[in-house]
Amino acid sequence: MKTVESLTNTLKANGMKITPQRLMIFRCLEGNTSHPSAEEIYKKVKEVYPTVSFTTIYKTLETLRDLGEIAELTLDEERKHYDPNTETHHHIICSVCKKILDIFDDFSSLIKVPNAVKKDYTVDGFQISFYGTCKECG
Amino acid sequence: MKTVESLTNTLKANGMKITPQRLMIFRCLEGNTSHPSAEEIYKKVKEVYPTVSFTTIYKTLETLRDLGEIAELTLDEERKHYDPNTETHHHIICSVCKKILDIFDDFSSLIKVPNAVKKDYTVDGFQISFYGTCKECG
DNA sequence: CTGTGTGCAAAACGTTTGCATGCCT
DNA sequence: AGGCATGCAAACGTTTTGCACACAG
Repeated sequence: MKTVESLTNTLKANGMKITPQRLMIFRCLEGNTSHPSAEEIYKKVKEVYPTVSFTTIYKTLETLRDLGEIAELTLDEERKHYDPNTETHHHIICSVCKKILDIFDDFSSLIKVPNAVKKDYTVDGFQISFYGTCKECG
Repeated sequence: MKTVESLTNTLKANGMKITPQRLMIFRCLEGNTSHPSAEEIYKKVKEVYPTVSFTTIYKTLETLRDLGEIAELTLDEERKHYDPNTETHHHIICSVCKKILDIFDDFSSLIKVPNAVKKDYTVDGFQISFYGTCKECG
């Protein structure tokens, strides 16, 4: 799990600085399974640092993503979502409210990469997107 | 397979009109397995109808998507891609050049929807996104 | 002190919309 | 003739960038 401490250490180890804004972003991410968007993180940080800018949020998320500390999810075509859990796992997104739920079942032994694909691509992994509607929306 | 003819018939059956621009879009889509973006279709149509607008491309793609004639793919976070094959299938996208390859293997018997998911969502299906790098980029 | 981070404003990007005109049926 | 389609320009929401200033190390 990505903790405030581990994120801090990783940034320091890469010659980057720890600012109050960044610490607050780390706190928003720690143990967060709600797959927040940049705006959701912005709002949270803004509660404590009212002058924080989107620039800072986006730059920090980009930094964390480039360091492999968070995953950038493309399940919602409207906006990107961020996930501090970078272990392989799967998701289901509600087609109405866009709520994303984690699925930790391991399907790796069941899914064989077809040979036709191996011929043209080097496959690093796969991700299953289930789709449907959550009980609140359905 | 979605042919120019079947697309034409579907639109007519829904009280919609067949214009030269639309016919050209249909021709771009027929048998197309390259998962074109709106811009790629725009460029193709523009070769023949230089005054065509993005509005027309987007509106027509939206119409076809709403009629279930094409699928809108979200695999590339930069832009949407369109697929005239609306049968269930899977994809691999090259993380460098974004080239998308179809995978027609049927994994449906292997993938069971976890009960924890069934509790909160009505699941309509799933889609596997393989990721990696194509031989040209790797 | 040095250089990385911040925040404002503006730009960029893909996409959507309002509206007057065009043209398919 | 009627109504859907077109195309221009402008708006949109998200994300990125240029730049001057601030501050962590």
